[in-house]
Amino acid sequence: MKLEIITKTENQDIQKGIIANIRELISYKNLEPGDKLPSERMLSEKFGVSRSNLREAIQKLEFYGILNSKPQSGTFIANIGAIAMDGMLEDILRLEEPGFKSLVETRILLELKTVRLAALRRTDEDLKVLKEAIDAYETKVRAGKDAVQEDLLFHLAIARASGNSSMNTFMLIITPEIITNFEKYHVCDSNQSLLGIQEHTEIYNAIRDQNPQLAKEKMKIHFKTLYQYCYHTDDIKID
Amino acid sequence: MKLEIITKTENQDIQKGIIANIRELISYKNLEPGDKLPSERMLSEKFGVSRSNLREAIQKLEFYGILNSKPQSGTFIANIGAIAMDGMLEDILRLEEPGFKSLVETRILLELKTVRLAALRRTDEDLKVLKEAIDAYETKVRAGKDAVQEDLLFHLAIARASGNSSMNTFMLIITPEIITNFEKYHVCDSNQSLLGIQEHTEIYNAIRDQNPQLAKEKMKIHFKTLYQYCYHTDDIKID
DNA sequence: CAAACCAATCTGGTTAACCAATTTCAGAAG
DNA sequence: CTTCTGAAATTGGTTAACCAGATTGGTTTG
Repeated sequence: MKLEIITKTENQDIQKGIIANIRELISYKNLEPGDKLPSERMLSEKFGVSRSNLREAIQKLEFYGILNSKPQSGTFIANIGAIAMDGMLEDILRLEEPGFKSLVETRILLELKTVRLAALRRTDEDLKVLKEAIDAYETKVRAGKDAVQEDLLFHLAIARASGNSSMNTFMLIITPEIITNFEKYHVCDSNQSLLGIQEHTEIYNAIRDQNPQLAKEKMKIHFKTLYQYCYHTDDIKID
Repeated sequence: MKLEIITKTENQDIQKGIIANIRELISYKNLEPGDKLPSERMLSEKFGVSRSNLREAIQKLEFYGILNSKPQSGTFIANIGAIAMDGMLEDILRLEEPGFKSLVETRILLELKTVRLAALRRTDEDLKVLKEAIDAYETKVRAGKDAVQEDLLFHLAIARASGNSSMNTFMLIITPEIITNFEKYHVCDSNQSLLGIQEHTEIYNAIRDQNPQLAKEKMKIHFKTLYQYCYHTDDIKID
């Protein structure tokens, strides 16, 4: 267990090292957008790492849109300019794993928007899925069972109905961590869950009636009680 | 060029196919959190795909927190419950590439929050970086040069100062696409850029003075002019 | 009978060999 | 001298072999 964690962070460290090396290389050689990076074999030898490690790092930078590799041709620098790229690389290198507080903060931010967009854009199909999610949640709660998952599914369904792929993706990214932390800290007891039924229904109704302002209001309320339970305080500003 | 694109989307398609297969397997075998998936070799044979393709798919699901693979042991189902997992898998399978509109929408959402948090939490170090970014932007614009990159760097610096890793990451993810699209559609002309100097400075001052409300207001103004130029309309609601 | 042990086996991860498409450039053709 | 050609070298991607650690099941031992 301990060992596994060590090797994983170790692995991340060498990946960051590789990215730092690539950054240096680009800066040193004054590589510009469209220029080709040296081949993977050459770089892996130069940096003293395995080709697969190097490939992973390149793929990460590809994910962030900084590099761009073409089969049988080479890895190229994306068309975003040297200055922006250097800034991004610095950020990527300094980024750390988000804590629970960051996650919740981001989740609230996203959901106050997705619920608004969902009210504006929801299709009848979206509405059907939302209803199913809400029913599954209610059934589970009334049976006295834990319904964290069903809760999250309802919220994910809202994200889907928002019609914004980016926000949907971001919600998906933070959801598992949220679930894990909620279960770890036993955030939702049964009273809270029962209250949740009503709140969910009100949110659903607002989306159904295509009333974005009301939907946002109801979501605020939903999060406020959650916050109160979670932190035993209500001094956290939501806006 | 054409071929490359085809193979890339093709590659994504088989990855989605694999994920769909995994989903079916989990459902069919009623696998629960903590259960072990069959070995990679077995699955690759069963699905009729190469092991490397399968590994990529697994890594993607690991990114979304659904799976969890331990070296020399196996790939395990994360602790998020069957129902939530199935819903997430469905979302992952249906997700499409975000369009420009989604990106801008999400960017505005994120930035109206990061600028507020930055005003609340910025350190002196953050302030220094922000000042440098703003100066670089001004220098470039006054020289009559394109300054899209410097613009974005200022905004990324705000995200960093917000102290929220999630939002910082998300900004990094959408930034390259934004840059590409801005340059493609020639969003920023020189008049716009000159106006941007003042707007940036006002945002900076609000952050420096730790006035979150004002910072948000100034950011709104910044985006409004951007929107007007971008879409030749001002009927888009920002809130 | 239960606990300790050990070797055979299975695991994800890593490395090296291979592939097909691309690029390059010497040299032939005009 | 320029242009075309085609074979060799180079490229990222893919496959197969290999590795070290974990698991497992039977055997031994107290």
